[in-house]
Amino acid sequence: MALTLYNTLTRQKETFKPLKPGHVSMYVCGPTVYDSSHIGHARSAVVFDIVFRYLQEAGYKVTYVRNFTDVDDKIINRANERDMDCQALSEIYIDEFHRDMDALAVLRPTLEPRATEFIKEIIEVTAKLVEKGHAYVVDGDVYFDVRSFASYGKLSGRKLEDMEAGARVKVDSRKKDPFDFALWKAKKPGEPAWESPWGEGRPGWHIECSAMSWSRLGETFDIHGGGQDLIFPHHENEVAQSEAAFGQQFVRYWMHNGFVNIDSEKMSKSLNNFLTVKEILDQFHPEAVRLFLLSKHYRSPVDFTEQAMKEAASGLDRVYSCLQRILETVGGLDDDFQISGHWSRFCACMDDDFNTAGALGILFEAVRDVNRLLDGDLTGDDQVRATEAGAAIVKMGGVLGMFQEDPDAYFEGKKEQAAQDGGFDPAMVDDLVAKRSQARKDKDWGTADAIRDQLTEMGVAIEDTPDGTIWKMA
RNA sequence: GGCGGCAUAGCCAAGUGGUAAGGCAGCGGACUGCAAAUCCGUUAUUCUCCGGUUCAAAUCCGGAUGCCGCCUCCA
Repeated sequence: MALTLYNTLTRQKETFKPLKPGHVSMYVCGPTVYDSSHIGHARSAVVFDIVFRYLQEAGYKVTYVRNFTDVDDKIINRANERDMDCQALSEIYIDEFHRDMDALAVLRPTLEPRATEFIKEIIEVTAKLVEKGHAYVVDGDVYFDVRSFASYGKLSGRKLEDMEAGARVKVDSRKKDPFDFALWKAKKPGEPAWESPWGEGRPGWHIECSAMSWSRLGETFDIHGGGQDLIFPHHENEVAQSEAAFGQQFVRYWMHNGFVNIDSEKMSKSLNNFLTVKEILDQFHPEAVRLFLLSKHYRSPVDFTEQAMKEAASGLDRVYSCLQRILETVGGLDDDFQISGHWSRFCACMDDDFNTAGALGILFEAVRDVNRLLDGDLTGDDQVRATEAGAAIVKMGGVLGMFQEDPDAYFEGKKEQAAQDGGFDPAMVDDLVAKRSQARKDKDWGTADAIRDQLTEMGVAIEDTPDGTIWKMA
C-alpha cells in the first residue's frame, strides 16, 4: 500500500516518495494577515492538516512549514486606514487565525515563519537572481525577468505568448515583459522599509515563500500546498525564483485544494458573501465544519450551504451516538483498532490522494456495523467485535481530527449551547420535564402532552428513555 | 482569445475496465401511552446525451450539450 497523490506539476497521480526516506518536508502558503480568516482559509488549513496528520500516522517525520504574510499592500492599506502600524495589525490577525484554527482542531505546523523575519534571506535570494541575470533593477525596484527562465509557465500550464494574447495585464513600461514581477519594491512614503543593496524597500509577495522555504526546508523539498488560486501567478513565480536562483528542482509534489462556494456562488468581496470562521463556529460545532469540508475530495469545489452544514451536524451526532452507545452498553473500547478491517480500508482511501470522502464512507460503515452488533443479543463475541469497530472509529477520527470528544460531554455541550442560544434557563426546562414525568407516572396523558407541546414551542425536544426523560434543543 | 475542471438517486457524494460506497431527507419496521429521539431495513438494471474500443465501460477514445474555475489581489 503506497500513498499516491495528484501532482499539479505533472497533472497526474504519482506514488509519493520523499526525498529523505522517513522524512517529509512540506510548505503551505498561509494567510496574509490583514483580515479575519474565512471558510476558504479553513478548508486549506484543514486539508493540509489531514495531510500532516496522515503522513505522521504513516510513520513519517514531517517538517511542516506554513507562513504568515505580514508585509504587503493590503496590510499597509488596512494599517493606514486604522492609523496603526503594520506589525500591530498583523499581530492581531495572527492571534485570531490561531484561535480560529485551534478551534477547528487544526494542528499547529512545525514552523510558522513570518515574512518580516526573513528579510535577510529574501535579500540574499534576490541578490542571487540579480547576479545570475534573472532579475533587474529599476529605480530601486527589482523585477524578475520571466523571459530569462525558459520553463516559465510549466506549473500552471501556460505559455507567455498565450497569456499575453489575453492581455489583461497592466503594462508598465519599466518592465521588460508584462509578466515580470517585483522581487523588491522601493520604499514609498508611509510604508515599512528595510535596508537593501537597492536602497530602502520591502519584499514583493512571491519572494518570501522562496526565501522561507529555502531557509527552513532547503533548495528542494517534498510537498508544497495551497489554494488552487495560488497556482498562477504565485506558485508559478515561486518556481521561477527558486529554480533560477538555486539551479535545481524546487518542489517535488504540488498539491492544491479547491474553493469553497457559498450557496453556489464564489466568495468574493464584491458579492459580500465572505463567511468568516468565527461566524460559522458561532453556529456549528467545529467537528461538523471539518466533516462538511472533508466530505468532498479536496481538489473539487465544495458548496457551503445551511443545509449541507445541518447534514454534517446530523452525521456528527450519528457517530457520537454510536460511540456513546458502545460506552454505555459495553463500557469501553478495544485497544486493537486493526481487527475489524475498517482501518485498512480507510487507509486505502487515504492512500489514494487523500480521498477523505471515501474514507468517511468507511467510517460510517463502521458505525452501522457497531449498531448492528449492539442490536443483537449481545453475546460476548458481538460485544467484543463492537468495541473493536468502535476503536477503529476513534482511530480513523484521529486522522481526520474528529470524534475526539467524550460523547457525553459532546451532547452535554450541545445542550448547553442550545439553551444559551434559546435564551432560557435550563433549570426551568428541567422543572417542566419533571412535572411532565410525574404526570406520565400518573398516566395523566393530557397534562403530559400539554407540557410537551409547551416545550416544543420553546424549541425543546423531549426524549423518553428507559432511564428517564432527557431534553435537547430541536 | 488561451488553459483547466466537472456532469453518478430528491439533495450531497465516493467509485478510473469486471458489473453502482457512504451521508442527509423519504418510506417500512423495532421501541413508545401516543410521539420524539435512536436503531435496523429500504430507495439508481443504471451513472448528461450520441457514437466507438473491449468478452466486459460510470470508468478508455471521439463528438455534442450543460455548468464551473483560472488567465488581475485572492485559500
